Amino acid sequence: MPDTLSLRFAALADPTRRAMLVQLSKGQASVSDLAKPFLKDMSLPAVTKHLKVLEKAGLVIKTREAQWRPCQLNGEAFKDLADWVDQYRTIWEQRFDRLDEYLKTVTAGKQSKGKRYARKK
Amino acid sequence: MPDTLSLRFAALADPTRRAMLVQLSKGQASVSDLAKPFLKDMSLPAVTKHLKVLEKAGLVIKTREAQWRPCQLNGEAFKDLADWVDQYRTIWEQRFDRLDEYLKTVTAGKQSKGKRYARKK
DNA sequence: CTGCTATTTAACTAAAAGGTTAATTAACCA
DNA sequence: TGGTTAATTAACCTTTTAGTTAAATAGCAG
Repeated sequence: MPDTLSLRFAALADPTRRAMLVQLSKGQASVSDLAKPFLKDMSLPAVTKHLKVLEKAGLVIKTREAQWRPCQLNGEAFKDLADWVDQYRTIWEQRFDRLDEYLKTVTAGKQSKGKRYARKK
Repeated sequence: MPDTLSLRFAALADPTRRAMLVQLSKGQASVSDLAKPFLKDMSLPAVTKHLKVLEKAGLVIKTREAQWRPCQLNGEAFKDLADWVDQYRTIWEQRFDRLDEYLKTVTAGKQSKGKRYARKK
């Protein structure tokens, strides 16, 4: 069984499922509410399956209300994702540092590229 | 061909690939550098394939340096991911609002649950 | 109980993902 | 030129994913 993060990213790697999340971000919805926009493109069981993927990934919480299954987003999961991506914050912020560095290099005149991969030992 | 966001999330949905990103977050690395920690578990072609997935997703940029292929993270891609997740910021922040609301409800005494799913017409 | 609405499960299929080994390309070095 | 290192491509296999249709379950409403 894959780890939670893998389940979560895999769940997000599908446009249909991401569209469902958008709809849920506007508020609770039942399975058939969620299915409505997709029934031109796919069957209801297909929607059920997508929802199960989202549920197993912990992105969506499905409850019971008579014969309906109201679904809602799980805030915790999105927080976790945000935290994961944030690990790479320095990476995208460094773009500007590198640009600074490059500009300095250009201003300071040409310098040799140098071999960055010398044979080890 | 899937959209960029789908490619990106799919690329992240694998622990091996995420581990490669961690290594790259510490700086540029060649394919064999990247492969080293995984060669107990899988072959070099498998690593090449993983890398290609990361590259097609735009998460990694592969350049040429003699017979080496130095790889580095693409800051832009991570920035895009952060922006996407940020769309859901209100969702995870609302957790606390809902808790507030719940506490108010409890303090104010019982109230009927009500039917949330009335039949539509 | 009967029937209607909501949703899921079962059984199946086609395509994509992730791995393998063997062969190939690319670039340097003596 | 021939050898060595770095990396990729080809051909193949197995498992997973995403969809299908048909049948089953669940809960309410007469």
